[in-house]
Amino acid sequence: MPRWKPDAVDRLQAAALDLFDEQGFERTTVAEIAQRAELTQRTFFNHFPDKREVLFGMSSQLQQEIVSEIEAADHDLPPLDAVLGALEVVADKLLESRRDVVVRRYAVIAANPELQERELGKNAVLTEAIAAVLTARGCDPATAFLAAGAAMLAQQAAFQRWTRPGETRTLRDLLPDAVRALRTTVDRAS
Amino acid sequence: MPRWKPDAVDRLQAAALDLFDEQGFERTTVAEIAQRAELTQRTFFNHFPDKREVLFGMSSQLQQEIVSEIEAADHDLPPLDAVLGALEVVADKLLESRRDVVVRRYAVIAANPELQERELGKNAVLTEAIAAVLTARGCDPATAFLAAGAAMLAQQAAFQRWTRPGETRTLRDLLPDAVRALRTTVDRAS
DNA sequence: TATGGTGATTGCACAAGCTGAAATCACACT
DNA sequence: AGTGTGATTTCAGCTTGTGCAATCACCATA
Repeated sequence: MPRWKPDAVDRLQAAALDLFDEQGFERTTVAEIAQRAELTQRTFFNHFPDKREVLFGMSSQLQQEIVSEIEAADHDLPPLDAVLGALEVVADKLLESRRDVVVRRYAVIAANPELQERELGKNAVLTEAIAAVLTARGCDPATAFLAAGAAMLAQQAAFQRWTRPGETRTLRDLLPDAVRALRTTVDRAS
Repeated sequence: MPRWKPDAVDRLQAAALDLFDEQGFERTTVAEIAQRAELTQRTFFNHFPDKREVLFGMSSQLQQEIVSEIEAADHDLPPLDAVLGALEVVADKLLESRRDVVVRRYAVIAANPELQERELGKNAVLTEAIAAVLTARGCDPATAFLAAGAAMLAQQAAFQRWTRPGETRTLRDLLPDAVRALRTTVDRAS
């Protein structure tokens, strides 16, 4: 008999998502999450630096994949295309298959300002990471930041569509449409 | 003799900015801020819903001005131009004159992840507000979101330049350059 | 001048988030 | 058998944030 039940982190993440979904983020205490996972509050904080972070276990992996994908891309591609290609691959590889969990998680985040701020923070870090890779590829920093930001903006627009109930297209297919719409909007100005 | 010294909010904001600047956000307690402003911790929380918010007194006014400016803009302007025009006016009216304070505040925010998240949250709320005004002007919601996001992206790029030491141009003048760079980046993709 | 309402401030008690330090003890390795 | 590792736990404590009741100068009105 093992000393402890395995997969403590997974149990905490699952318990947290369930509880946030059932009763909301604010009405759920860390002690409650730990209890449902058959652990203590202190153990929760051994695995996650704060209460919000339990919902963002995926984002580090996501960022790694995207960065790798950009690094592997053809060096002649314009920066925005390199980023968009990476986002498409990752959408297929990591998001599309787990659509229900992703949507459920997104609903929880959308219901709470604190979680939205954390999500924005993760997106900002990802944007900076993307810009850094582009800069390493020879892009000048200002252009790299704009390309990364534009790609993330299109991604956000596509994601919003993708999470709408009744939407049947894949995230990967929605992204190019969002990019076209962005280009149209930007070109129509000035 | 008045019962209390006047301008409690101003004193709290000033004390907070000074302390955050001197010793960092995390190392500063709310009790400390209140003490320097000759008030109590409880009074701090009467004026600000949380510790971070003391740095963001300006953002509500900023948002109001931008929204008003867009509402007042010519209805025939493309959405992005309407937003950019508003950002330029507000840059001149509210930011350029207080450049030193703005830069100091920005340095404090840049030094702390919690504050960055709050800043991102404020920007997101502003983006949504802009998109809402554009939608009210007849724009479809998806386009409104992209126009608002693109304008904020350019604004961010221009702001980063503006806060660089040695930069002499005004924020208003830097914005069109950022927009041109964004357009170039977006157009270069396929 | 008297009177009573207003409202910013305060003290107190308490929930919840988060942390450092020390103790526990199955498991693996020797 | 003996020892070290490391995930977990307990505990004590600090900080953030909130609800509630009390204070008391100021002000409008009689």
